Amino acid sequence: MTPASQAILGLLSIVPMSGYDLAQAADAAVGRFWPVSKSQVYAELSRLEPLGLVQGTEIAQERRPDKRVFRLTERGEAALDSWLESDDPGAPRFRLPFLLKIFLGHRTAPGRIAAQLQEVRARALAQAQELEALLAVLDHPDAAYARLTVLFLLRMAETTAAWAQDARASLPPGRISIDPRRGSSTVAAAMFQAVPPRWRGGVA
Amino acid sequence: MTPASQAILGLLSIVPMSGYDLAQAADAAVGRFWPVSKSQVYAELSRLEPLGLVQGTEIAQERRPDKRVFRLTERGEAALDSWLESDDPGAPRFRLPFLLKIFLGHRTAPGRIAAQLQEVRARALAQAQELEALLAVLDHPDAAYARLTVLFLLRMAETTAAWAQDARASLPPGRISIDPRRGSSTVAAAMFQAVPPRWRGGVA
DNA sequence: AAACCCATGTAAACGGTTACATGATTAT
DNA sequence: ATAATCATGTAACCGTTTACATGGGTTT
Repeated sequence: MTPASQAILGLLSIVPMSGYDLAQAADAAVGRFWPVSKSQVYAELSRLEPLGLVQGTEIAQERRPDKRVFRLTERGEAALDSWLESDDPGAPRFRLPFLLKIFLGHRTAPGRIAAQLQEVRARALAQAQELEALLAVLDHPDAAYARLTVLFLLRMAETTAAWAQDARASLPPGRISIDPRRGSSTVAAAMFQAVPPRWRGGVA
Repeated sequence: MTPASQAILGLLSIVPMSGYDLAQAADAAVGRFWPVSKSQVYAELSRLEPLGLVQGTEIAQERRPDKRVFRLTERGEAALDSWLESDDPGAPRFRLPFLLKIFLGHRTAPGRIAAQLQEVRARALAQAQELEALLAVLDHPDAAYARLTVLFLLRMAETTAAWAQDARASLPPGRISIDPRRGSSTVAAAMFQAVPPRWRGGVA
């Protein structure tokens, strides 16, 4: 059970689909917090089928290329449910390039940092709008759980926008001096030592 | 310039360090939003040195194994700054297992979802506490930018906790029926079609 | 005496992305 | 005419993780 197969089995548990449809559904429905690429979908399906977790049925079409529609087998359902039912939320993985840039803010002119924060805010606000539109569309009892995930992302986007604004307002007025090129790197070293190790684990 | 090298060059721009110290500094300072493993540190260093971006100097030690302390070269500083100064915040990458579980909530008894949300909330709160302690420690003008990143993570943790609470309160009372095993998967299909494609891009 | 810290790496596997390839049909 | 859609895949590469390996010194 790789991360990609969890998503694929999960989506197939909602509706049987072809690889092509799966790739699109993954992108649309879970791509924001669980990316699955097209190639991976096909690769996973040809791995999962001999394992007996999914089963494809060839569907002949006239005006479209034939396709193979995959459904979960009983073993597939069992595998999915056994993962879903563990109470471990799993370790979230993040990679936020803009945070690294901020962290290294001492190297850049304060004006640039402000500009970057503004860009972060702009993108977060744009995304929040998108997500709000989505929320409206998902106003159906059957979409209750999907709506919760969108709501989570919306709150994150809003929080990001608010943080960027506050951060921009609290920016130090000039360059700070931890750059070793301008002396006193002892304080900088203290910055690392201050931070306790064993910092790993999830944000969420 | 791989993601890992950006982090490594950035950390070396603060203080020259050995690979060993780098690995720990990476973990402590940026590991939450920019994971870099120990092996990767050593691999990157031996890749970056022949490129002329960093330069190691052997330091003999008596009571400890000898070590090689790496510092940025001028070309290394240039490479780092050219990345830092682009206004593109970069595409954030997420993988949040618990959100996929929520998304697939229809397969699980509502009670279990509630339990999982509570676990999510508990972890988020625990992390928020850790981060608050860190914030206190980083109360020094030289750590202004580091503090901003911690503040971001803190807000995220708080928002996560709040969302989990709200979500738990708004959970549908019984199983919802989009499971194809109990009919009416047409509504489920609509869930996907409703979500517009081209959903990719960053949350932040 | 055992466990951990310092210090440096190697090897193998893994998960994932990007680009490439093909070809019919339908919409602009 | 051109572009996009439907449909399925392959190949190569990339970045990352995990486990293994070694060995002296320090702390408990």
